[in-house]
Amino acid sequence: MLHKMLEERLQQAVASVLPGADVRSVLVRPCPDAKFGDYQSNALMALAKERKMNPRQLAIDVVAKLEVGDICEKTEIAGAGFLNFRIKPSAIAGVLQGALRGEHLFFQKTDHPRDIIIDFSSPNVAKPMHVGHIRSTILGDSLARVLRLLGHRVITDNHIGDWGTQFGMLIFGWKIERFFVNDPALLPDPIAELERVYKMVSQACDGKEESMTQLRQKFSYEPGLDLSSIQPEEVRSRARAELVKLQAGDSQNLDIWNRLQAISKTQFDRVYSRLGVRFDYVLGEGFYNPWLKEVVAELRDRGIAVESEGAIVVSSDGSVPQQQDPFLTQKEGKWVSNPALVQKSDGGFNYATTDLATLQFRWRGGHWGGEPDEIVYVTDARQQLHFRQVFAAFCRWHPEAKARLAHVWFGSILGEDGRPLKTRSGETVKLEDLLDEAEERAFEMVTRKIGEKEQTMSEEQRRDIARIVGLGAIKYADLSQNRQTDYLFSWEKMLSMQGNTAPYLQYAYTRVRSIFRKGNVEGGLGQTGDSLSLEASEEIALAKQLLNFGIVLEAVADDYRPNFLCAYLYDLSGHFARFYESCPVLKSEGAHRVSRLALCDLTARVIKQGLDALGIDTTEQM
RNA sequence: GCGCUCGUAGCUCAGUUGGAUAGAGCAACUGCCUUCUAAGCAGUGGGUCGUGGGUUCGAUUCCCGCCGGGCGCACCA
Repeated sequence: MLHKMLEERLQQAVASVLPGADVRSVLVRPCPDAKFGDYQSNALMALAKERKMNPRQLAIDVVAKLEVGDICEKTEIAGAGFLNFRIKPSAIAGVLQGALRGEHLFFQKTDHPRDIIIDFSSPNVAKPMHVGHIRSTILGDSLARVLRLLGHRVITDNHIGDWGTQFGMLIFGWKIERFFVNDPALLPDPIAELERVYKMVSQACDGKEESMTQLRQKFSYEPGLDLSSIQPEEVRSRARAELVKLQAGDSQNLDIWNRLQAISKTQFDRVYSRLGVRFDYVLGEGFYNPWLKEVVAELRDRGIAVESEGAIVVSSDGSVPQQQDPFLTQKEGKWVSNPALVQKSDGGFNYATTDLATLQFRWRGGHWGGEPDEIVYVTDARQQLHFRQVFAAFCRWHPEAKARLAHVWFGSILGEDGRPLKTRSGETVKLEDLLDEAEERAFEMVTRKIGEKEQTMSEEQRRDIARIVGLGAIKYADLSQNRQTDYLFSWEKMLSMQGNTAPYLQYAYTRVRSIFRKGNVEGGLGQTGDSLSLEASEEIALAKQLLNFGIVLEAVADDYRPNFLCAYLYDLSGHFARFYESCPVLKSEGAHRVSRLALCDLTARVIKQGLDALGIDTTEQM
């Protein structure tokens, strides 16, 4: 908040010293080390460099024009031309009082709200959600929350995998299993049953003997189909035939397809409800099916897509340097085409086609009637080339599109062995099992800690805390790391009370709340009108940290990196812990007590708001 | 082969337009509970930021070469 004012005034001062300079690059940032001051700007050095000026002289000239006496002490010029600002305690108290009056919580809503579509999670129908979906889901949800908090209009859209070749196999499997609506075989765990059937058919397609044997004992659902002697090749063609029928609108296959959707929706709803994730739209790949033919036709008409080896492909138009061209690759020293397929040689479409149709739908305002300012895709790193190709093809197709297209990618989740996370038996880890285990481990920990403190708490209460702590731990472990690095999954680390973890932050929150409970002083703080007295270094450091909440939220929004917010909240909690050690709250009196209660209140509010922006709950007691 | 990406303390990771003496947690060691939750705090030790060049007043950050890991590269999504 204060840094914005400093920044504006500094920009004015620079503009008057260097008319015509682009002052947007003149930024004010928190100091890396408190000994230099509270905020700094190193932009003058860059400006001086561009103009071959003496940076210190420029700094002296700018400071002479700078009027910030109401906010900070004398501006210092250090080193090669750093400007260091030290905020006056009175200015800090002023901002804190604004927050106590409910005018703000150390951030401002944006002056330029953007319409932003965020595409994330994207699980597959008829399959269990697994650990591979967690990063996209959690990251996307958090980004949506942060952007909304800053006043942007966000549409979340879950682009589920409800279409494609696997449905041919699923429908074939459904038929030979003679499933019907509310089939008992599907009741206890329908997703697991569908997964079994899918595996059986897909492995039979690959010629696996065991699966072939199983399959040969199933029901031949139509004349001319003799399962007892069926060969892998026929399984493949049968599955393909079922897919073609589905795509042609066959009513029985559509019926089965709808049934698969319904079964999956139950699972998705269950998982998202546990995670506290909400979507404005769930428009699966199938939704875009009616447009695919037209997409390819248009691309061909405009010469963007051409036939190659029986397929329809988009390849390079030579508009960018070869090295940067997503449609080129080098083989044996020569640049060769590396096209994106939009139609297979058998006439089927693939995911580039669907993504282009989806992009067009979103760009044309299918969700709310207007062109969005930004469309964000949250997927894993492996899809980088795909999205570069899709974005490039789209820009050629609709050059007039202004929406910013962003691929927010993230690394893999690895097990403790450094290999992609798997269960002991080598299976992918199911998301629901992961959440169960998090809650179970958190429950054991809560129970143990409560026991150590010789306190009592009902099981229901402990379960409730464990749910909040366990899910928070999983989410926070993911969000607190730079999304682009692969991340090593460790129960021990994420549930640890030490370090940058959810339980540490949640615990810090309960310590604040406990003061208010003990002191019975809830509410009414904002109305006292008393001036705040910030004297102890721990009080001042905590207050200054509160001031920077907004800077961090904006950084998260600009770079799509929730880990900045995690680092900030960890720092804040550390400042609070130090304050808590050395500044008794309830035992202090007068202005000290008022000020300290105010710091506690604001700290709690920022932690709660910050965790909420990460999709993490807090609890009053731990 | 080409492309993307990573390489920072023993381990797991941060590192905000290039900026000041590269940070945190774990692990090791030392203190602090008649005091608002010690699930905490304070402190000590630990680094050729893979490597070699270049640009710069200044490089973990930008550029180039090399070494090592991960991933991707035509009909799966």
